[in-house]
Amino acid sequence: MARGKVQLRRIENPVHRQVTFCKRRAGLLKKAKELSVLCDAEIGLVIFSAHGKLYELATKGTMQGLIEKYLKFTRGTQLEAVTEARPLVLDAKEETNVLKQEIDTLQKGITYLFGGGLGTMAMDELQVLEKNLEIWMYHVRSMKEGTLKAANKYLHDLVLENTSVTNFVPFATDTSFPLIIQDGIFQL
Amino acid sequence: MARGKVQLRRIENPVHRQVTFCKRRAGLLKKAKELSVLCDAEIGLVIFSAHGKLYELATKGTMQGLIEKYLKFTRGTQLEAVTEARPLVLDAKEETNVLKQEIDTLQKGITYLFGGGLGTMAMDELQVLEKNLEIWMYHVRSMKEGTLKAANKYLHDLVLENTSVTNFVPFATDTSFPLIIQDGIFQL
DNA sequence: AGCTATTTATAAAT
DNA sequence: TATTTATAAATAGCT
Repeated sequence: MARGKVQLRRIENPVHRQVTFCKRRAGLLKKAKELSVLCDAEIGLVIFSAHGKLYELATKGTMQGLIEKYLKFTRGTQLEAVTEARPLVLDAKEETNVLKQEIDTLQKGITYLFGGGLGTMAMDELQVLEKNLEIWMYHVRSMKEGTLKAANKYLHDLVLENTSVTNFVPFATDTSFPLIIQDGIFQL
Repeated sequence: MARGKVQLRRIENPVHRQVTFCKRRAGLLKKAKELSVLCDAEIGLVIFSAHGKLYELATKGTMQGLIEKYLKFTRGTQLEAVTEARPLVLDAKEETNVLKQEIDTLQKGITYLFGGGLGTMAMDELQVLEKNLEIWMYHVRSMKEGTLKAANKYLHDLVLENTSVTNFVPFATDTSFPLIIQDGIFQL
């Protein structure tokens, strides 16, 4: 970048290496912050120096939170050796992570729907939305009327049979209630 | 860095923001790799786009491995009053606990609707749920009629006030908008 | 730690 | 979306 083209290989001179590490580390952290701010991205950056010293950056929330999000996001996609090796998270924790993700999606949906900045929804989208709301309301009213007690008991038993974490993912199942707005919907 | 000085704030134009995100993301990943090679550092970089898409880099080993290393490194270094018997994974921060509490209400409603009255949803909770649905439907219909642009702005502001995850409690308040739509619906 | 000369990165335009 | 270009930034080698 200056007074000499960089060679993409380990800098042998320890002094040079240390100096470059300091400078470029600062630059990298700065770039990460900028990207996060400019483009509204959530970024986590972890740097272990050759001697094991830790430098880190989490642009939103905490690194712990970001790690949780990452693990949740990648679970099932990657080899789950690590995940399985440990006692995993508690059910409640797992549920929380799932819900966190869902809430995230929900918020995007809301922002999309009511954020004037993103333009207007197409009429067909509104139609679908309205229909879903009607379905929801129907079921809620049904519950209020206590007309689904029998069905509920049946389902209740089903649920008890499938209470393990891996199975308890109502959002991922193909059920009859409108619960999730897919990411794609909010793509610009 | 060209033809215009950069302003350190979110790029409002969605197109510009997307383009910048792609370019800078590539640049950031490149810089991270270079730093790792030049200075023999171990680097982990996680980027979640505004739409939740994940981009990642782990310069040595896997991200999982790096996460483990990070958690080991930071354990005990941070104020973790709760050194519970949860190996490695995610301490329960207060923020998470608060979130969980609030989301539990949501989960309760969803679980009830899906699984059939595992817990019990009190009548007053159903009332709140129904009222929220009515609010949603009202606004959706308003949007269809195109008569409430002003209302949308008002709602937008409301949403902004509830943008933080911890504050968003659709089923626990009257001012939020409980909307989650299931996958398949949009595929009909 | 500062200081340039250069190399890179990249915003805007195409 | 990819390429080009004019500029802003980053930074390698010095001090």
